[in-house]
Amino acid sequence: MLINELAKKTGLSTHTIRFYEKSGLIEGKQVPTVKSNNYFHYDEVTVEKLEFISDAKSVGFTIKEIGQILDAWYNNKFTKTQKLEILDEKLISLEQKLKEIKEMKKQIFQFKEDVLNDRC
Amino acid sequence: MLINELAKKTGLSTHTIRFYEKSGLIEGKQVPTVKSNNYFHYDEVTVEKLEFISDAKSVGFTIKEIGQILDAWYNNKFTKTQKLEILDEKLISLEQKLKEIKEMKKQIFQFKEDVLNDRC
DNA sequence: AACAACCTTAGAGTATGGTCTATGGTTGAT
DNA sequence: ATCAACCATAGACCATACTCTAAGGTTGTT
Repeated sequence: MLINELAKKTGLSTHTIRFYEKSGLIEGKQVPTVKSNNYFHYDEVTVEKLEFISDAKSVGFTIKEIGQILDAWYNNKFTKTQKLEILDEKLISLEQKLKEIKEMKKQIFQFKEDVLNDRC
Repeated sequence: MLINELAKKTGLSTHTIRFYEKSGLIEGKQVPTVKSNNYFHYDEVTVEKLEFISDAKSVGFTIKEIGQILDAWYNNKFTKTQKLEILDEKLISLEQKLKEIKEMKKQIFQFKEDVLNDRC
């Protein structure tokens, strides 16, 4: 599929998709048999990747981190062991985030208490 | 205390503290009895606020959101009811973040499975 | 008095993650 | 053939959240 269809499928703008492509998160392919244009073609894996990127962004991963995860998942840059290491690292950082959010919930409950009891 | 001491106590730079002050998150006071300088003085509540700001930033709240929370907690801009509304809203967004992070953990566990079984 | 070590404001510069515009070429239906 | 609707690249522009520099004033110790 071409970039417009990809945009429609993922809900991202073509601008954003191109930005992710330039950032190395996804990759389209030019079909060498067609010489009259230089259009990039994208597959279903790219759709999956873009969906993952959106999710990963909302949990606070940076573009760089997301790149690492995608490379660890769908690329041969790394050995199996390296891939597992990267993924485990991200799992640890997610655990950390969970902890921080739970702390923040407690903190805000405390603020509510303070408000209710006119302590501020 | 003056800004330098505040910086040491909180681990933030004076630049960052001034940035937060300009952004309306904290507020120092100039002592009117002293006319020879225009130094700002900060109290313990400001230390607490800055610690909260650091925590709130790491769970992904923006400066604007943090401002709202601090105003809901320690300010008379809002009625009690409004304050509780704001805080509840933030609790909901924290719940959402928790959910997203748990989903992401599952996703990454799946990636690990894929790597282990050479499915990518 | 002089010096380091503070303080202030104003504004420039940086990194991240987009978002948009300009320019020019391609495709497909009429 | 022409016209809307696509495609590509390059680069300008934007918001957020800092981070740093410049210029000038104050304080406290020697």
